Amino acid sequence: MKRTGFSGAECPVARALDAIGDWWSLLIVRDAFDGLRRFGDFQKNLGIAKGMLSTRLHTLVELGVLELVPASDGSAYQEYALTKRGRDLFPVIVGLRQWGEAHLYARGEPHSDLVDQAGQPVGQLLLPSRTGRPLTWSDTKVRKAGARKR
Amino acid sequence: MKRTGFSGAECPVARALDAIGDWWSLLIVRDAFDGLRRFGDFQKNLGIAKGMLSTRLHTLVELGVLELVPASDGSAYQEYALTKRGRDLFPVIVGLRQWGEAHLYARGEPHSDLVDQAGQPVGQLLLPSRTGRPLTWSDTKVRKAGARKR
DNA sequence: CATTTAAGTCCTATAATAAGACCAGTTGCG
DNA sequence: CGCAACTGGTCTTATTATAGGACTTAAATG
Repeated sequence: MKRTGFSGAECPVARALDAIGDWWSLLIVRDAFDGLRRFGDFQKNLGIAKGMLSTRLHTLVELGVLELVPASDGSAYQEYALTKRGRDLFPVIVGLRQWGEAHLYARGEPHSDLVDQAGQPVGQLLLPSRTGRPLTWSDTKVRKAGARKR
Repeated sequence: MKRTGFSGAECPVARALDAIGDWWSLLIVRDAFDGLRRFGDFQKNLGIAKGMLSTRLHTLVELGVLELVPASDGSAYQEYALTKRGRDLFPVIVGLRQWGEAHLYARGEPHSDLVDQAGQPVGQLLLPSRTGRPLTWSDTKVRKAGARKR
């Protein structure tokens, strides 16, 4: 029996996890954001079994998250690059990063940082209301599908 | 051989996925944000095997993402509630939601929506610079651990 | 040109998840 | 109050997902 699927879910969170929620996918996306492009680079950086990596890369290409492009150094090889759809996963990756930074390191324990081009730390992810006011989880609720504008 | 672990990673994304990246965890967190609290509610809503749910709930409690509290209706049962640490996963869930909404539904296909208390749609997640300027993925880079302030 | 590297494919073993039987405690109703 | 239904699990087995590594072909390198 396959793992339970959520590809038909009305909840976008569930659909997203159905698409990219299996082990390795988001780590690959993270590496792609970090600039990795070659099969071997992903494989070495992640320490992942090559068969698994191959399967995952194929899935991400089919999903339109990654695309195969000619190697940037002019060789005969191909590389994997994030598509627009893949780059739109940036807030997900940043969300995971900021949660991890806040909660999974001891005080003073070193971890990588996300910085802007000037090397300055970035701010915290923010969910604005329609008018720009910052919202927290308690300011929001999920409206089920079918409860559209009345 | 167990699934590759990233609990010692210097990358917060990898640590976060190590903690909450296995199948079911984020779906449970999503449901907790939606207000589910009872074992049976999670189980019925997710269609998950009870043994699996039990395992996941235990792990999330040990991680400090959920806590066990007396049932809110005064019965002898207990409920699962998000902790502060759990609620800090809100941007991750919203990131997944917004990516899913943007990329995984056909035009006009119904899905649930995140709205503010007035029922208005919320804006898009935003990563500000230190000074408040909105950043995109191309405005940022990851600085490896050990490359701290010079 | 020979050797090394790169990008996989493919197979087997182990771990993770699905499915469901079973059990003890609690609740609600007649 | 007794009993049926509900609740919150525990536990076992079967199937799928991931780990590990051998092997192959093409390309790059010295």
